[in-house]
Amino acid sequence: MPNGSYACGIGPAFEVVGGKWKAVILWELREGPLRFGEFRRRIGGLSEKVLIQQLRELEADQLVTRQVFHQVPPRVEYALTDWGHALNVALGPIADWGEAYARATGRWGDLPS
Amino acid sequence: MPNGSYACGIGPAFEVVGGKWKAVILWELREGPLRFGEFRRRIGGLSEKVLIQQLRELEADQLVTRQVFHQVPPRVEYALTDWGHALNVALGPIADWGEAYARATGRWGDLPS
DNA sequence: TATGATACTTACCAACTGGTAAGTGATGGG
DNA sequence: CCCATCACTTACCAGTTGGTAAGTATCATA
Repeated sequence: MPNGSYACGIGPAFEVVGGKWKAVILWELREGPLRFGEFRRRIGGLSEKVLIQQLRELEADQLVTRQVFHQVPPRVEYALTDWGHALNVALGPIADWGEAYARATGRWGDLPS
Repeated sequence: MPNGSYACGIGPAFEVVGGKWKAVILWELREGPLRFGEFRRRIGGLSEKVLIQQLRELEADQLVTRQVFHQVPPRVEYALTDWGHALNVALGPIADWGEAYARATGRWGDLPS
């Protein structure tokens, strides 16, 4: 999604969390920091390459932070910034809508109750 | 964005309004129906081809309706369905966040005050 | 007869996105 | 000495998305 100017906040917002996975990744962080491997286990169908790409972009957009613990095996934690947290709050209604819509249309398999 | 199953409502929601323009298009409908040409005038940088594609997909996903008035020159109005309206309500906080974020980062030119 | 308005429609193409599969480096444990 | 763990990293590729530019159909109006 190329940069441009927008008439409302929808454009910028979707520029930073648009795409297939970014909002899902962000959403997983709502209860605390996660490690790289934890994302992998929680989000099915998301490859390592794409995950790290999206995490790097979220970091560049200041929605998440990346903290390295110099251990072996390595430990890296990703957490929400204030912007990321605020965006997650704003994503709440979207998640609710999406869940209701998915159930009503039955188009995406069963969601966990 | 391929179909799959999701662990939360974020996935389905972004599957129907993800992409560069759909949320913007939907958002423009919040104050009432619009004609094809009105979208074009309101949303800069959006080509006719892409606009009609997105409108058709939004229609298929039951977020907007398309009403044809058989006149010459033709008149076609697009309006929100109930699902579309509910999604727009849920997009409100995202628009607010996006506006604040865009202003704070100054990355997308000036938004109208 | 020519023009303009409206809402598309088509052909073509470049860029971006997402995906698979395999490899890297450090080190502790068997 | 070999393997496992963890967090990447790289090469390669296919499919999707978005974009440009031109064309279509109808009929009122000049």
